[in-house]
Amino acid sequence: MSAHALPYRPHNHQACVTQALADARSICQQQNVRLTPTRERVLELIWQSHKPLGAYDVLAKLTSEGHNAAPPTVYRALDFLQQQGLVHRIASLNAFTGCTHAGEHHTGMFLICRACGNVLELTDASVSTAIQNAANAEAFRAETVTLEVAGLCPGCQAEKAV
Amino acid sequence: MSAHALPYRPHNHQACVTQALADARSICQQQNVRLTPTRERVLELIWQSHKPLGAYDVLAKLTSEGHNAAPPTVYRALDFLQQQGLVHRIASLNAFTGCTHAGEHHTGMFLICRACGNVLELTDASVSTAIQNAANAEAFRAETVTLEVAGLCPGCQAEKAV
DNA sequence: CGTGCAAATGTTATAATATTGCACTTTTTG
DNA sequence: CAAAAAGTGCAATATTATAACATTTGCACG
Ligand SMILES: [Zn+2]
Ligand SMILES: [Zn+2]
Ligand SMILES: [Zn+2]
Ligand SMILES: [Zn+2]
Repeated sequence: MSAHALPYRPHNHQACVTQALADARSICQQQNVRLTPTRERVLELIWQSHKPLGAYDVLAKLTSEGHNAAPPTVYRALDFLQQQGLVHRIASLNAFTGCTHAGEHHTGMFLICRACGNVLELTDASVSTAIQNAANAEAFRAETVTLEVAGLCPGCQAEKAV
Repeated sequence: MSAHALPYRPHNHQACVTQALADARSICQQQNVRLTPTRERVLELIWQSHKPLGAYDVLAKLTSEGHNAAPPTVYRALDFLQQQGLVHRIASLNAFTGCTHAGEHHTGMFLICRACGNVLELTDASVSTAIQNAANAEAFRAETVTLEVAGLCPGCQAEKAV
């Protein structure tokens, strides 16, 4: 059901967006929450961007298409989308990105290219396990994990080599 | 040489601070960089707090003790301290905490209690390895890792149970 | 149907976090 | 000492996020 983005490969991105929106509608229906036009449009804008979008980037796009929006409009939509697991906030960028594992219970790990800005979301069991073990060893009850790795994606490594 | 804080146990914290400052002076001397009075005072303020301190918290303390400080004063000191590996920025809190492994080459993992606000910095080889492996599997060259785990520390779990 | 509640949105203002640019001072270096 | 580099003071501004309250919309219920 989920649209798993192919890492770093060119692809028909509009298909990703369409799939993500369809998934979102389905998830919201199941959860009996309302994916209102504003919320859906915000989700679409975030998905359309290949790079994480700041709240004010979203706001600017909404404004430019005639939507009478203010910061709370955007932040409320983003809060909703996060709660439904449809987008993630990247703390190290103050930006938001569409979840590529929506509907699956997961903790995301993000590979953020510092050159091109692209972000790849992963789920890796051995990482999750290691983190849980480390927390347990300190008797710490882990609830939410923020794991963001900055570096160079394959494409940008190649460019540097040239 | 480093002052490794005892996790979540009461301790003579002034000793931690003194040790951390001594370590910092030594590290800066080795690196041939200048731990100026402002920088040293900012580091001390951060260490004196048990919880991560926001830049404007630091600024307020400096101001209250007569230092003629503005935001750039603090951010510059913090940038310096981060570069020297003496403090870490906690992205999910927009706050700063003293590094308990200063001088050691390490990637920190932070256990952040959402109840009491305390932060414990860990280094865990199996976590680092798992993250590196996951990044390598995507041909991603990892450079900096942000790993912040929010949850409940042992003490606050106990309180909840009461 | 209405009527009434809860959820969602609009609107204004403001808070919190962070950076830019430029002048000035201190430290280092030759 | 003089020049260069590093650090600081200072004012303004940029960026990110929230508070507070009025208004509208969707929906359950009678
Ligand atoms: Zn996800
Ligand atoms: Zn890249
Ligand atoms: Zn550290
Ligand atoms: Zn606690």
